[in-house]
Amino acid sequence: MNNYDHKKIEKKWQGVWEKSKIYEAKTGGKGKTFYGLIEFPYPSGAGLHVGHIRSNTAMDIISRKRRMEGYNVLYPIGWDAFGLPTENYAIKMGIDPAKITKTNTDVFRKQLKSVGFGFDWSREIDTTNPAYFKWTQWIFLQMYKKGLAYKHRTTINWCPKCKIGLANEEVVGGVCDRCESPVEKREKEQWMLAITKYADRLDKDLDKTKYLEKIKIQQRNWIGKSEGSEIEFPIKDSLEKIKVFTTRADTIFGATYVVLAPEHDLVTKLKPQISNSKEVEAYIKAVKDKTDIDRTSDDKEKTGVELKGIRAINPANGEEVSIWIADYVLATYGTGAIMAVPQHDERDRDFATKFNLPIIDKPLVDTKEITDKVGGKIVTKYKLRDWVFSRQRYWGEPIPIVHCDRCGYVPVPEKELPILLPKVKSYVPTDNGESPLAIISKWVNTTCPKCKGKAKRETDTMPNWAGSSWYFLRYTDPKNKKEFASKKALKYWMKNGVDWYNGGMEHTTLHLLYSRFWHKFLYDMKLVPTSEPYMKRTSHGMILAEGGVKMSKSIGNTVDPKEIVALYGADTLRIYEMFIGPFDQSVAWSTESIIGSRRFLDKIARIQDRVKNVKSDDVLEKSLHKTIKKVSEDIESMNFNTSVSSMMVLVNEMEKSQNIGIKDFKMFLQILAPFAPHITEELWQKLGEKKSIHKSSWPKWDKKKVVDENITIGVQINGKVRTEITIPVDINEEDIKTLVLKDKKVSEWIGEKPIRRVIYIKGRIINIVV
RNA sequence: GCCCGAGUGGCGGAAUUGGUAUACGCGCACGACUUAAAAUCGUGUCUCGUAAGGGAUGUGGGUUCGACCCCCACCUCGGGCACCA
Repeated sequence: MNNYDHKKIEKKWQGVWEKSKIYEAKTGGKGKTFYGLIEFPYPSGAGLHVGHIRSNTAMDIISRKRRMEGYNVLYPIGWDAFGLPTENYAIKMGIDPAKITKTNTDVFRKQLKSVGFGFDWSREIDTTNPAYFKWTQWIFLQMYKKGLAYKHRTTINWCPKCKIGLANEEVVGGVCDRCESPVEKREKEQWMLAITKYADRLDKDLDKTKYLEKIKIQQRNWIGKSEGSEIEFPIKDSLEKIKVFTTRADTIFGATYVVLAPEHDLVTKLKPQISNSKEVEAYIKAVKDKTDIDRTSDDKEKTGVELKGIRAINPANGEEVSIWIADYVLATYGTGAIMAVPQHDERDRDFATKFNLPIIDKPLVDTKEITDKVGGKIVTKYKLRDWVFSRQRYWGEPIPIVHCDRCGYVPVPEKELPILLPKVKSYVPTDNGESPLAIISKWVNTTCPKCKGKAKRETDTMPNWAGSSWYFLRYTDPKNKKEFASKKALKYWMKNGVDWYNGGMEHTTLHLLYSRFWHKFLYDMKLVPTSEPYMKRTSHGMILAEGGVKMSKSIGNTVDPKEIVALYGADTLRIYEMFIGPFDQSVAWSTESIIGSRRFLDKIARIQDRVKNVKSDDVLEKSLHKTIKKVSEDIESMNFNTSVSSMMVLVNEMEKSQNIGIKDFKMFLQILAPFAPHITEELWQKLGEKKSIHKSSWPKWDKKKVVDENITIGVQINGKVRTEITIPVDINEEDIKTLVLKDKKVSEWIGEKPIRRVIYIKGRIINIVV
């Protein structure tokens, strides 16, 4: 079935490339640089997924093209290895997560190498390696020192069945991701990172980047910037005031009541004046106990209680309005209080209707003027909230903080980093929702770095987003022991940040935002050269199983890349995954169709035998230059599917050609090389080349050869194509008109009818209106 | 509900962004080579029609000499957010 021995060829060249280190990036030099980045994989036990290959091949193609264009290219790889599946597997099997990680990364490395990616393996990093996470901890300490890391009592998600605290990303639709029991709330002290302090810059600086528009939009929606007014509603017979936030100050004359979030501070303060405080307290407690499922349940019927005995005053007209608490007002957004305008707001209207509150229609006023008049001010608010940074888990970076009864929280001195994970017998979290580290008293008990008294280590660990928030910096200088990366290396590779970063849309609001935040912090510390980490960000679509459903182990519809590589070869797999469909869209896998990509490569290997030291047929030469142009442009816009198809067209043409010149065939091999690195290298060197094709120069298309002298265009009568005509490309409008009107078919169609108009679009179409 | 995408043959998809709709690939059918099979090559393959010709890009309307592409209304699917005032 196969014409060339892919097993032999691919193994051979992978060995040669590794020995000659052609993909290793040297820091320094005068030439231009290119830093291409893919999201480093999580080395799961399932092994490499065909989706990894799709995104890795795309950036591999871009990196290889850049190298051939004369750039010094950095295309690194590593492992985002802290994470829950590893920990859960460790719990189940009682194996050290570090051992599992080692096994898994070994498998991943081998698999990635078998596909022939041009990664610089000498820069491989692993977030679970102490030499790496030392710097993750170090960056955390710098944030702590600048007041960006703080401890805060907040509610966490608690799974009553697994008896563990869950991370937000482990809660899917209000239930535990592992056992599907409804998640409850528990209060706990948590480490937080003040990402909201950067909200404005995270929004604004998107303008500096070349991210795909949809990525910018999604980030902006998540940050949720909105301008509005803060206005105070005085409480009657009290010195207290209720500060509300509204984007519709212009509707203030329609405000007929005020609502506080149940958790609002004022509720406690005003307690002595509230006549129904028992009812109020019962409501607050009920809200607190509500699970996420209850709060977001389908009917979303509004609930709330009036604070009887107190009234607020609408500052716009001096009228008294009632005060309520209701859980449809969120404590964490705005001021935690709103003025309700049932006439203009659907939620307020629902509430007002249910509790018989007045709904009045008043004329609108100017927002700015009224805000001024009532003594309010225009403010900007964000939906973004601070980042809950602690996890009650074993398999993460220990947070380098010590708690001392006398000194409070004390950062671990930098020279004591890294704080290593102790060996434990069980990785199961404890009953009270604390990390398994909490029961290792030998590790927990320590001395306070400040007063040398007794102290305890922080037992929470960092989320898996920590290590990935700065890994791209480490690649520039992965073995540095003194700094997370030298300024020289950072400046050399990241003059504009990472030049091109491709990844999944699912990381747009978490990883992408988190790493931008860390980077901005490091920029403020003058430790990195740019305020934005990534210049360009693009995204790939998912590969679905046959039939368009998700690939999953439990359904048993996964595809193992290993088998495809064994059967058809890595080059075929790469070509197939690029040809499968538009890169940014989800596509369904089809094992049946792979053969087409293999046939394409077989054809090329066969054509090689017919290549001679002659001048190619003119038509073929033209097609070649058109294809060089098309492929060169398509790679830049990530239209890999059409570049493959245009090369297929060219190869089909070669088959029919009499003369295929060696020079032209080599140029074709060069543009195919990034897609199919093994077979092109084999054929290239068979043609007498001694240097690797991947170190050769990207071919240039000849401008004269991409235009035809004669072209065939359609001839329309009244907008319908009736025939076609072949004309010289530079024919003038008058000549083509007379030529067309002389045409037999055309005159038949026109008959006696008078010609009203003739429209000629150069090189495209001619339309005769009768 | 809001914000992004997408809807084209039996299937994956292409269309120079307003100019010959269905490139390329899979599949299927027939033929060549072969004792035979595989591989390979050739021909055909949106639809109705013997043909001339007509009809088709989710649906209905509009703009235009001309619409898969632009505008309006709607339907379906995928992704994100979701009581954010």
